[in-house]
Formats: sequence, structure tokens, C-alpha cells
Amino acid sequence: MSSEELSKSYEPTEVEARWSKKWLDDGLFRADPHSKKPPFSIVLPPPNVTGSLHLGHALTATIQDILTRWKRMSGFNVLWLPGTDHAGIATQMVVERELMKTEKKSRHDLGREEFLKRVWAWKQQYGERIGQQHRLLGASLDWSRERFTMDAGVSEAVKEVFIRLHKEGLIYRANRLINWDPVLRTALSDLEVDNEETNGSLWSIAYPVEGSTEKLVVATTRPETMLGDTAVAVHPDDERYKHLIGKNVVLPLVNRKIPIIADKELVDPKFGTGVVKVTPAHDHNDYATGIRHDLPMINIFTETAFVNENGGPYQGLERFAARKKVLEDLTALELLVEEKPHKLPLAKSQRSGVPVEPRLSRQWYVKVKPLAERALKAVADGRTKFVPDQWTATFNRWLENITDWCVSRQLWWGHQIPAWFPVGADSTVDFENSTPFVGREPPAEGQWVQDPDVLDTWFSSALWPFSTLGWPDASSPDLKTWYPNSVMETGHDIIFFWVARMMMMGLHFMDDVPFRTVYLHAMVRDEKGEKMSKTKGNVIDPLDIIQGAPPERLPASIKNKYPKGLEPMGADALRFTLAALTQQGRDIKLSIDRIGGYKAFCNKLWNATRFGMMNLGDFQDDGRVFIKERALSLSDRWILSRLDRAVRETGDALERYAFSDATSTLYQFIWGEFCDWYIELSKGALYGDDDAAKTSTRATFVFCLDRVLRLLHPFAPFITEEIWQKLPMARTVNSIAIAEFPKPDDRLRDEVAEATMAPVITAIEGIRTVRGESNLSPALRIEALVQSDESMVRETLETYRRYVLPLAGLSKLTVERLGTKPPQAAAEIRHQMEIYVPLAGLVDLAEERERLKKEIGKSEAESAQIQKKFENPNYATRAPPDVVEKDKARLAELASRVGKLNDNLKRIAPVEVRVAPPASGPVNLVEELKAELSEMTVPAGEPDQQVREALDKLREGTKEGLSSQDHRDLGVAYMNMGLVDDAVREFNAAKEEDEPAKKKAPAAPKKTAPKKAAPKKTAPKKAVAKKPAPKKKPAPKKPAAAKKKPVAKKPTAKKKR
RNA sequence: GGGCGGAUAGCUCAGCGGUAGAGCGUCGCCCUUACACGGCGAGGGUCGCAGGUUCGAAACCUGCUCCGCCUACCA
Repeated sequence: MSSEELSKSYEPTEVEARWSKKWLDDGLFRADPHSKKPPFSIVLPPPNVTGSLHLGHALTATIQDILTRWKRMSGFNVLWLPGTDHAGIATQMVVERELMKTEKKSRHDLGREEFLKRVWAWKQQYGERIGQQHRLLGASLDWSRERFTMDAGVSEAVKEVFIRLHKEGLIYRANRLINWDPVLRTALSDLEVDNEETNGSLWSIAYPVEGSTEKLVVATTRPETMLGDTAVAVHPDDERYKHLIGKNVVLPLVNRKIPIIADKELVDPKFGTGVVKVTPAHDHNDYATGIRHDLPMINIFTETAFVNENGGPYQGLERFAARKKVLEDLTALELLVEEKPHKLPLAKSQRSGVPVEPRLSRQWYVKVKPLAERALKAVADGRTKFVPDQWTATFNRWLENITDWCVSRQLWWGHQIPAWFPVGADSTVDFENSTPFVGREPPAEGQWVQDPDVLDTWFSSALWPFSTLGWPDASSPDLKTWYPNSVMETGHDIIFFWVARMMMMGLHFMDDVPFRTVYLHAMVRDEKGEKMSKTKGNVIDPLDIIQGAPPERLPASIKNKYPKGLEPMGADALRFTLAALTQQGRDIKLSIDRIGGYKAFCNKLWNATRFGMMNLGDFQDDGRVFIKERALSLSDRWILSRLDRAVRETGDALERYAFSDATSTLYQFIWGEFCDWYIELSKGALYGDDDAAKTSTRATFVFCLDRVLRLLHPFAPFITEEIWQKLPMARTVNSIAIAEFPKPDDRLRDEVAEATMAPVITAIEGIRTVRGESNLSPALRIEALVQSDESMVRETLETYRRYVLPLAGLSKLTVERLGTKPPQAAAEIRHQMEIYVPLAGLVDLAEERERLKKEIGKSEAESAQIQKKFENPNYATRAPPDVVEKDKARLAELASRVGKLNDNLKRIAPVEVRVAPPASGPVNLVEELKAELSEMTVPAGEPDQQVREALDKLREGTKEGLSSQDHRDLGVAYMNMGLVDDAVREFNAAKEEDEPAKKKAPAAPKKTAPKKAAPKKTAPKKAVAKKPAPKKKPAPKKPAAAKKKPVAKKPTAKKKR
């Protein structure tokens, strides 16, 4: 790691290309079914073979790759199996559209065989793209096992399943009302229909009652379907129409007699006119009614939704044209009573977007009830778990109300149904009424043709967890090793389409659940929260983010924000972002800026490595000496201990599928602790000439970086591999991808080191705060004084001044007991220490006063808040003692803090000072200060009466009897005369006078909350008096123990992103 | 209509009974020899509204208001 030069910033593109190729060449991700390791398997949800990956796929790949790499590194025999889906309707549509565009031909012009050739060619051409995208994302898939849903093996599984289900009576053929897409000319399952609220109309049409002048007025949203009406229904209890039940109406326009029936399920007497026209062949409700009442069913549309021969004079009209004509004709007959606006749910085909036309048709169905029951039970028994578990309820509800699954599609691209129809004597085939034979091959006797229909794409997808592993060959080693899959990870949008169906098929054919855990992720949306879709133009190709893209390649919305295009972000940054945005049950809003932030994080890591390369010299870790056996410095011990926490937290987070917790732990550790603190602290040793210290620091650096890279590897595989390969250390494997995932190691934990570092960090931060607040240039070396009555703090700061000096930018550090304060110094009161930075000549003291006042205000506010709790007598008695203790301690700390801040404020009071009036009680410094500010007119150099008297006393040698107030007054006087040292001495003396009093009854609470009623103050006062006692001393670890704040009180947890 | 999720700092979100947090953005000082894709510091919130439970509620309960998503046969 010494000689090589690293580029100044991380350039992902070249690195990623190199490693994705290398991993592939080395076959690192090839799974071995005969391995002795415990198995772990995931099958990739197969994307549409002719599509290209979008960010949703990138999220899928990222999460699965994180799990996969983590498990692989943790000693599992991992299989992550890739594949693609033939995506029947979608693919067929794309190819048809292309055919029409380039050759002006329909698929019918080509014929089935030729058309399918074209689809396969298309698949060959575009199928590669998805593989390529996955490789560039870093997905550690076993490409040797890649499957396609129309591969021979998978097709064999599909046939087997169909035939067996048929034999078991779970697949049957029936003539029912189905959802028909008149553009694609195929049946659809319920799930492939989207209900969309639409603004339509509700028309009222008068139907004349036969043999009467009465008319029944029906309400409808689809008047054209009246051509197929076979009844009119009223509610049996509706007094308005009771007398008409059993009579007929004459259907206008077609003059067909149809009965008036009573049906309480269909009819809600309160809606519309309370009369419903019944069109069983074109409406799902009417269909059910038709069955109940044994009504005739008249189909009035062709496959393409044009009126057929049953529509009389309307034959040949498209359905919406027919509606218009029907309405016109009704108007002419004066039978159209009313048209009013009406919102209705319109069922549209998910694929073509066209309103679905319910159509009577003979189709194949799967009887799912029995299958669903097993799936429900498996989940109830905990054999499969949902993460997040809120999906369990969704899953259950759907399966509990499931209806039979229409699996036949009138398409060409897909698994042709293994059913055969006899060819009649006249060479025709009666697909409607003849009985098909189900089997791989037709019977030897007679002439048969195969059912032209294909199966729903999801039918083959449902078998994916086992069809990809060699089923139906039960002896397949892959199947034995990796079924059930460990995890199914996919988007929650296909829980019904896919997850539920895999559960049913897996249980039925493998007699075990297909996967133990289902992790469902959210949908990826754009930064405004809108769904990414081609029509909205906000779809981003993951590769454009990874490799960068010129503006013209970007969708308009992105181009607007990034007119210069996108810089290459790298796959690692994209992956880390996606993982960080993962949160349970919520959509993911992806922002490019956020990715940029994680790109910066990669760059940070890169540069930390660069720093190492420049400073590790010829160090080489041969791995023979355990790190803790070296002579480690405090910072070494500290970072190792922090590292162990990060290891623990990352592992825990992964166990819980809490990917975002893992990313924030890693981010925080790498940037906030390793880079911001450890590297800075290590510079002393690395730049110095103590060879032993140098070596231990180098060893620690390499040790930490190695662990942290391995921890990070599942999230950011490329940069971690690149860097890991450069570390000067012995390796047992040649890729980080198969190195061991770090495990917690108690030997690294060092509570003493963390506790010792705490005051060092506190001091550095305190001094930095003063610098920052005072706008001191970072280049300026300043002096600082730290006072503490804790000997441990003093000793630590003395011992580790070599840490404090450079990190706080000091030229001099003085450490002492609480005592004399420097004049004109900024003060910062921190836990167990007071920090003073003389500012004379450096900065305007007025600003420092403002700052102190603000600090005081804050502390007082917090103090008041806590005191309020004590005002409630129940608080002390009923709240847990530890909570009360904590509040008391905090109150004491605040009180002392306020006192100290006030002291300092006083000390750097303006030269033109108004001396406090004589006061019998405790001094209210805040009030006093306010007064000072408003009366800044007292001329300098002329101490008032009080001071003069005090000075007189002094001159008379009666100093002995001076009160603390006297000392203060004297101090002010000396200040006014420019005798700083004398002033300080007096202030100090004032303080000492105060001390004994404080120990009995602290003055601080009185100062901070003088308005409080006396009785209420008693409780906290006692507490305060007790608290600063020795008891607290051995607890400098408090800051380190705070879980979220790893370093100290307010450590480095302010990192970017 | 039913179900689920959400409403916390300008933005995106953690927190889910005991001192309001992070990242981004903002402001200030800095090109300090790993990193300006950087360093250091700071400001910023009556936790959607109204009740209730509790010593104590952003968190638990009830109701309401918005915003998403799923699901459903009001013609």
C-alpha cells in the first residue's frame, strides 16, 4: 500500500467495470449444492426479459445482494439465482407494436409460428441488457444457473403442474363471465384489471310495461348494454313496484319482452330509481343475478367490442358509438328521462388501458380455495413470515376471499396449454363444446390439435422457487439443497400476483413453503413522491445514475434540475442510497442529491485510504500478532472499541432487515469516528518519530479499515473490494466478497479507553465551539485554560495534551483546578470542566457576552422545564427513582453551569460597568446584567460610592471582613482601573466566599428561577445539594454510554447525510 | 364502502412512555500537506387538531382533518 498512488478522488466507473468482470471470471458466486455449509437461497424476481431495469429493480437487486453477500461472507452456502420472465402480454404487445411500426403488419399477417420466431429474436436481442445491468449494479448472482420462464426445464414444470392439477380436479374449464380486453383480445384475471374512478353519467331510461301505460324507469351508466338486457329488477319490498313483479316490460329499441323480477341483492331501492336493468352477459352483478334467476344471457359484442348480430340495427357499431346512437334513439322516442353526472369505477385493462368488456367465455380456471387454505395455515403457523409483518393481514385477507383464477390467455407468446381438442370429421375443431384431453402429448388415436391459448404469465412465475431448481426432478441436488428458499424479496405490489401464488404452488407440489421469510419493499418514487412511469417521463435508468448521463438522455423533470446532466455516481453510491432509504411500509422517494451525498461518502472513504497509503510506510500486517497484543495508544484502543460497537450494530441491523440502520451505523462510524477523530488523533504518532507508536497506529489503522470494509462490502461492493486489495496485510482469500463478515469481539471492547477519551473529546469540542463562535481563524493558534475539580479529568487532559493541542488548534494548554479565571476570556462550561480562551485583542467581547447570555438562557429554560416536574408532588413519589435521580443531577449540573456562565459574563463585563446595588439576598445576575445594559452611561474610571467604600476599607487594611459582594465590587473597580490581575484575584476571592454557602443550599436554583414559590423548590434543592458529591465522580463514562452519541455528549453525530 | 400506511427542523426521514434526533439544505470562519465530493462551528421544531390515560405523552387510547396506497358489484 505504500508505493502505489491513489487518485485524489474516487472514480467509480473504471473500478466498477474492472471488478464486475473479475468476479464473474473468477466464478465467485457460483453455488455448490454439495457444500457442507448451511444453505441460503434467494431467487431473483424475474424481470420482463425484453424490458430494462428501472430503479425499482435496482432496489430489489440491492437488497438481495446485501443479504446475499452478507450471508456468503458469514459462511453460508449461498445461491442467488437470476432469471427473466417471458411476460406474455407485455412482450407480445411490444413486438406487435414494433412489427406494425417497421413492417406495417399485424401478428395475424405473419401467423403464429413466424410471429413467435420474431418474439424469440427480440428476446435474444434485449435479454442481455438485464444481465448487464445487474452486473453493473454489483449483483452477486450465480449466472451459471440463470433461467428463463420459457426454458425447456421451466416449461416442463409448467406442463407437469397443469396436468397434475387437472388430474386432481383443481384445474377445470368453464364458460363464465370474464374480464375481456377488447384491444388485446384476451381474457384477463381479476388482478389485471384496475378500477379507476371516472366521471361518467347516470342515465334514466323509461321501459314501457307490457299491457299497461305504466313505464319503469331504470338507471344505468351503460345504456348501450340494454340491447342485451334480459330482465328488469326491483327490490321485493319496494312498494312502488311490488305490483309489477312478474309482469314484463318491452325493451325499447329492440322490442323484446323481458320479465320484471324481484332481487334484493342486486337492487338498492334507495339508489337511482330503484329499478335495475339486468344484462347478464355484460356485467358481473347482472351475471350473478342471471344465474340466480336463470335468465337468458345475450352477448351483444364481438371480440373487439363492436355490436354483433344480437344488436339488431346497431350491429357493427363500436361500443361507444353504439352508446351514442342508443341515446339518440331513446331521446327521439322520448324514453330518455334524465342524464346526470355520476362518478363510477371504471374497470380498465392494466395492459392496454382500455375499459374491460365483461364477456361470456370458456376459459381454464384454477380452483384455488384448497390451495389458499394451506397457504393461510402455513403463515398462521409461522412457517413463512412477512417482513414487515403488517403484510400478513393483507395476504390473509386476499386469500380468505379468493375466487378461482382464470389462467388461460388468448395470446401467442407464452406456455401453450397442454390440452388437446379432437378434430372433427369435417376437419373443424369445436373448442367450445368438445371435451379436451389434457396431457403432454395428444392421444395416439385420432386427430388432435393443441389448445391455441397460453397460460397466464404468473402461472409459470408461481413455480419459480422450485422450477428453477430442477423440479419436477425430485432428485435434483439444487432442489434438495436450496428449497425452501430462505428469503423471498420483492415489491409489495405483487404480493397477490406472485407471492401468494408461489405459496400455494410451493405447498402443493413441494409439500413445504417456498420460502421462510418474505421481505416486501416499498415502491421507488421520484423526489416528489410520484410514481415513476414512462408516461410521466420521470423514469431514470439506473445506469444513467451509476455511469452518469448527458442531459439529453434524461427525462424532462430531471433535466430541469440538472441541466448539465448527471455526474457518474457509481453503483456503490446508488446502492447505499437505496439501502438507506429503505424503511418499513413507506414509499421511497429517491433524490439525486441524496445519492450525491453518498458519493461523497465513498470519496471520503477513498481519501481515508489515501491518507493511509501515504503514512503506512513499509508496514505489512502478517496477521501473527493480534491487534490487542500490540502496545496501543489510547486512540488506538478507543477506535477499536468503537469499531466493535459498529460491528455489533451492523450485524444486528441486518438480522432485523433494518438496512437503513445498518447504513447509518456504517456512515457514522466511518465518517464521524474513524475519519473525523481517529485519523486526526493518529497523525501525531504517524508524523512523529516514535517508531513503536507509529507501528501500533499503522496496525490499528489497517485492522480497522479491513474490518470496516468487510462490514461495508455488502452495501458497497466495488469500492470496498478495490480498497481492500490495497491493504498491506496477509489475506486468506483473494476477494473481499468471500472474506469473513466481521463478528463482534469482546476483546476489542475497552470501556476504560472510551471513558478516557470522553474528556479529551469534550475539551476539544468545547474549545472548537469557542473558536467557531468567536469567528477565530482555524489557522490561528490560541491558548486555552481548562479547569476541573475532577482529578481524573485533569490527569487525562495533561496526559493527552498531545491530542488536544493539534485538534483544538492550541499553542498552549493549561490544566488546573477550579480557581482563578483569566480576564477577558471566552468561557465554555462542559461536563466536569470549564474551558477558558483569553480573547483580549482577538475578538470583540460584546459578542462573547451575547453568546454567554444565550447559553444562560438555554440552560435556564431547560432547568425551568425540569423544575416544573418537581412542582408536581406526585412526580418524586411515583416516578421511578432512577428517573428522578437523573433529573436531580441534571438540575444540579444546570444550576452550576448557569452560575459559572454568569460568573464569566460578569468577568468580561464591559468596562463601563454599573456596579451591583447592595443586596441582602442572593444576587440576580441576569437582572443585574439587564440593568447594566440599559445603563451603560456610567463613566469609566469613576467608581461609585460602593466601590469607593470598599477601596477605603482595603486601604485601611480591613480587607479581612470583606463579603463576597465586596470582593466582586473590588474586582470591578480594579477592572475599571485596568488592574486585571488584581481584579481576577478579587473575583476569585468572591467565589471562595460563596463556596461554603453553596454546599449547604445551592444558590443556583434561586438564581435561575427566582419566581418559583418557596415550598416547591425544596425537593430539587436537596437534590442539588446532594448531587455534586463524590458519587458522580467515577462516571466519566456517561457520555460514552449514551447509545446514539458514540463519541461524547454531542460528538460527531452531525455528519452529512 | 372496507382495509392499511402517513402527518416530527426549509426538505427527506429516525425516534414510538422519561432532557426533541440524523442527513441534505441554510448561516459563519477556513483552500490546516487524505479529502472543498473537504474541515470546524452555529442557527432551526408549541412533534396535524381536539379530548383522554399517566407523576410524565411526539410516543398509548378515542374522535376529527388532510395526504397516499390497496381493495370493493351501488346500477
